[in-house]
Amino acid sequence: MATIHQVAALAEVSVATVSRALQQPERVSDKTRARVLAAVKQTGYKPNLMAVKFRSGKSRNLVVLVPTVANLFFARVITGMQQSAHDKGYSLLLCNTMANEAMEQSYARMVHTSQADGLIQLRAFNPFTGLEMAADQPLPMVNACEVLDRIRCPTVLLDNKAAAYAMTEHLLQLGHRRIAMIKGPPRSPLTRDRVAGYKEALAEAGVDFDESLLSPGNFSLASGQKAAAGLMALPEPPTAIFCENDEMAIGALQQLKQLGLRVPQDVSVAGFDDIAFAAYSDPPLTTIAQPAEEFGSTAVSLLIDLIEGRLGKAPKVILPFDLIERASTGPAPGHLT
Amino acid sequence: MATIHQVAALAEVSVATVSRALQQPERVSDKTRARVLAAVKQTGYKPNLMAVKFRSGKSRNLVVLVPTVANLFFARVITGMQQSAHDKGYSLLLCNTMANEAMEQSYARMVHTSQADGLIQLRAFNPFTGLEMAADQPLPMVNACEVLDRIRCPTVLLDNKAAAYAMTEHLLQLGHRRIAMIKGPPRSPLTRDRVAGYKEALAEAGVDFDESLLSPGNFSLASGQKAAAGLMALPEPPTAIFCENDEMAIGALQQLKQLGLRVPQDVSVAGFDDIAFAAYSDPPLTTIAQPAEEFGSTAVSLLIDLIEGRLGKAPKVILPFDLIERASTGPAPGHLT
DNA sequence: AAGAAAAATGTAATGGATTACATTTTGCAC
DNA sequence: GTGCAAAATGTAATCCATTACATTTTTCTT
Repeated sequence: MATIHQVAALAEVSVATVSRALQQPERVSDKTRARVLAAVKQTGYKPNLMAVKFRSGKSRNLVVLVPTVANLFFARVITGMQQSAHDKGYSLLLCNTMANEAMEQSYARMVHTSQADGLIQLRAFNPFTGLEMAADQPLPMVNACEVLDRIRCPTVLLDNKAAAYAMTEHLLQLGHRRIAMIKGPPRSPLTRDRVAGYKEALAEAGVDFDESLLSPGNFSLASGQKAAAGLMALPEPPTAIFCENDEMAIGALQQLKQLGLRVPQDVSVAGFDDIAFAAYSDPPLTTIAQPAEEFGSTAVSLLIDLIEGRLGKAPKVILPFDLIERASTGPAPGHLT
Repeated sequence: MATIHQVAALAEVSVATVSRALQQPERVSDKTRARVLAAVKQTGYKPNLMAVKFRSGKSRNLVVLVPTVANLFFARVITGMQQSAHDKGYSLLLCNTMANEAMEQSYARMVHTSQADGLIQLRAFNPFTGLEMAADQPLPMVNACEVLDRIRCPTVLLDNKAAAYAMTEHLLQLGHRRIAMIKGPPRSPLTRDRVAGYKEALAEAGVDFDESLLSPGNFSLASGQKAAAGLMALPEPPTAIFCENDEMAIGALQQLKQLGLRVPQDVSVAGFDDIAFAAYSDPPLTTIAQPAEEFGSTAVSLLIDLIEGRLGKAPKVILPFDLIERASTGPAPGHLT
């Protein structure tokens, strides 16, 4: 690999001149610039960006911690991140963490070792815990999608409570009174907020909350299927199932079909996220659309602003949701609309 | 950020001793090592890996070019890559290329500028084209999944022809004679190989090839739906549709349902990839399972071997497939098994 | 206890680009 | 043509860790 010294030697100028000819062309005479460019071409010189980054102390790399890439919602978030990062001259170091804290911490260390300038975490866990830090410094981190209140850093999130409230209300208006919820992991803030919205809507409609209608899941197809089986085996089964993501809703759909139940005539099903498959399930899924790509691009923008010192107090960005009505929700059995 | 000099000063030793105390502890006396470690702890010293990488000339970063992360097959491939790379001390720089050549070339440049040691391309395009290179040097690149014959580099692929042959044979054995194929992009080697396998199976069974049964798609749900509509509108519609991926198959399923056709009684549908949703469609999809994670981990292993000089001639790894029979394929109408 | 070998530690070069500061060249006014 | 300001270019320090080579200290042998 050619270095700047070889270019300088060939062009018969100093390395400083070569550097200037490339970085600030106007600071160099036309004649010299031409000589330098010719030498660059002849040697095939490409600046060693590792050296540049090392010297500048800026890596222009961002670590991204994703619980699972194999989740279409996150896949869209990553797409948004990539776009935004590329536009701003940053690269993404991706880590598929499988929600493994050790793995997350291992990647967070890249920030301390100057391999990355900042980190985006899509899960409610502070990957810097344990890595003793200058406690006064703000963490070079953005928390998006699933947000941990405790971390003091910029966040990007949906008003999950309001979204769950909206969906529950939609089901209530269709006459449903026994509305089940297939939740995410119990300790997730996502679950907490959505359950809160669900409860609030029930309360306002004067419907008693029934703990047995809350079934745990883990966002996978299989967990949705299993949870649906459990719910329909209740002495008084629900007439509607609100799932915390579309995968679980699609799992539930299959279970209902196996039980010989029709959706939405016998049971309504709703999802969350509006992944591409939601429109192609049978029946197509009523769901909450999230601006996934925007989550990604916003998180990246915030992080870069933070890193480059353009951010004051840690902002909290709330993105809008949209209730998409499709065919999987309908009037409760026996309910006249 | 503390540097090795501050640690050295605090421990009252030279920087060389600090470096050795950390890298080769046995080369330093117990007493000194203890002093150094105490100083490291007190200062919170973390080596600047950017400096290490710069000096060593190895970035330990790998660029990964993915057409779309929002494709569950690729998501699984990435998962495999991440695992393998992390195990070997490498990091992944992810680029969601949207099959945009300029974007691919822009990321390929990271290899030339020493920001990455190598690159994995999941598409049939050489991202180094145009970036004039030392022509004698082997490209530090691995081509996986969709492989371009022209590139002389290690490859990881499925025997797509054999897989398509197997699926076509499966359909033929069920008595189907008019078997349609929803293809990928026309110029893709994937498409070429799978069509070849399809044709070969037909030929061996003595079934005439009918060009009109080949419908183009782009691997999306929508394209599968559209293609299915076109196929069923033929004067002599197919009794089976073999789709080049599961997304298109699921799109086709929806279209058939809208047309009032039953699967598999009226039309059989088969997919390719065995994504998680394949088992949850209605009916569950017969498909070709690919070891997606293994594609990723193998590609990473090969690339690292290549980079570290442990590879002789560019190997060509062929991974096995598996035909998964589910409920979406059945006997052709009127056929007695 | 002297001397040699081994162990421990230190000094300084190295990697490649940028840039503060120093020096030379050019351009222009009078 | 002299003198001065501006432009162009050069010299060398810098970023941080590693490591070849040099030097000092310790250990062991006889």
